Amino acid sequence: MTTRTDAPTRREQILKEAARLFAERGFHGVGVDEIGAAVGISGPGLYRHFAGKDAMLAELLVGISGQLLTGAKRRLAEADGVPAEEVLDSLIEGHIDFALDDRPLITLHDRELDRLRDSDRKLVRQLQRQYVELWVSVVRRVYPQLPEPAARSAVHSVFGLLNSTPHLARPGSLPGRAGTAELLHRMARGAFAAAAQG
Amino acid sequence: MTTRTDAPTRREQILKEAARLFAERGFHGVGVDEIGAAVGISGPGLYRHFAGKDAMLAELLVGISGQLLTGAKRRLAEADGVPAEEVLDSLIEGHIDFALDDRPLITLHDRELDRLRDSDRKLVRQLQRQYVELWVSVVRRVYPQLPEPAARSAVHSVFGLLNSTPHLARPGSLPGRAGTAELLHRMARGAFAAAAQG
DNA sequence: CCTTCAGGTTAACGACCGCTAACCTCCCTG
DNA sequence: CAGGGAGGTTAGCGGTCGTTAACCTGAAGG
Repeated sequence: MTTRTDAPTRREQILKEAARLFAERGFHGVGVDEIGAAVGISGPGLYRHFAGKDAMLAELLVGISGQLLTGAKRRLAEADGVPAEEVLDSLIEGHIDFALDDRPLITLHDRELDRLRDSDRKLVRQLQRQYVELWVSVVRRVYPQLPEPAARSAVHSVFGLLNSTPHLARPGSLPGRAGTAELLHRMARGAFAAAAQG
Repeated sequence: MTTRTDAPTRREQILKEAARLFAERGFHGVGVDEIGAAVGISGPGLYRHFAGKDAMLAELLVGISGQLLTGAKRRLAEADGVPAEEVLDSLIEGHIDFALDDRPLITLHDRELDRLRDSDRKLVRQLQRQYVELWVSVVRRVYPQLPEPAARSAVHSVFGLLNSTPHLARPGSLPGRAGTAELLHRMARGAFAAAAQG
């Protein structure tokens, strides 16, 4: 875990605010002037950092997909010899951390994909597919009796479950972050177990 | 169950196509000319049927929320004396039917709410809240040991799971509609059961 | 047969929005 | 201390979009 201590660059500021605004009001619902205002500069100043509004969305979505996939691959690589159940737990934990810490990104992730240029969209979809297949392979090691199509559907559904965090009560939710994470984790495992009990 | 046999009115045609287009490309991503073209008339002709583009979205979202809530209330009313487990199964089944049969509406449901006028948004949120609370009450009858905040979170998460259908493989998905419905149902029950096992 | 009206049409307006052009101002560096 | 690039600014262009205006037409009704 490499923790950043230096101040965020202007580019990163912009990306963060753009993600928040896109998640709140949709890609087409946000103007470049608003994004600029959110970081203290005005509209066209953004073009010193990005080729255009589309480029910001592309970088966000590619970044999300890549980050998820990279994290999952790392978890899988670190888990040499550990039981499949624990690997699945690790994947779930990683996804929950991401969903809880970067809610706007999670929202964007399955909402604005169609606004991308063809090449970017293909890239993002490829990364997403790899991520899904990685989960599928682990799920099938835990539940060998689960047929592959069902396993894939189950993985998508569990993503839906874990990605529901933006709908959960905002900060100050009664269970608190740790409690929410644990609840989601239990539910995900329960959902997979039930899926396998055909 | 009242089944429609007469032809859909022009208004209904428009709403259906608008829902599809909004779900595909987002509210701001669709022009009125496209909606008109989808029903064989051109742009401004829509204004004979709706006050504006906003009105179409409002009618769609209010309709969805109302339909979900009405269906759930009916199921609850019909279930006098039956065990709580079966009532929960009935709620799950109803939600799955809706998610599988009206994917565009499910997509809109939690994606474009913020584009509504204040009054409409309040109405939709109120209907949604009633729907959630209805589920929470049933879930707590099945799992009395589950604290209310956790039950509410669990319900939201299960909605996320059930509403994942748009991400599932398009028509011709291997399990088929019946199999998908059954898989989702099992997973939802498994998720609730796991949530209660604190 | 005349009227009315529901349900279309096209033209056009005004607002907004993404983006570019042109310009300015520090700050770093040789 | 010259100068140049990084990172801003404002003005404005061109296109798109929601909406309105004005007009047309076919069918129903007295």
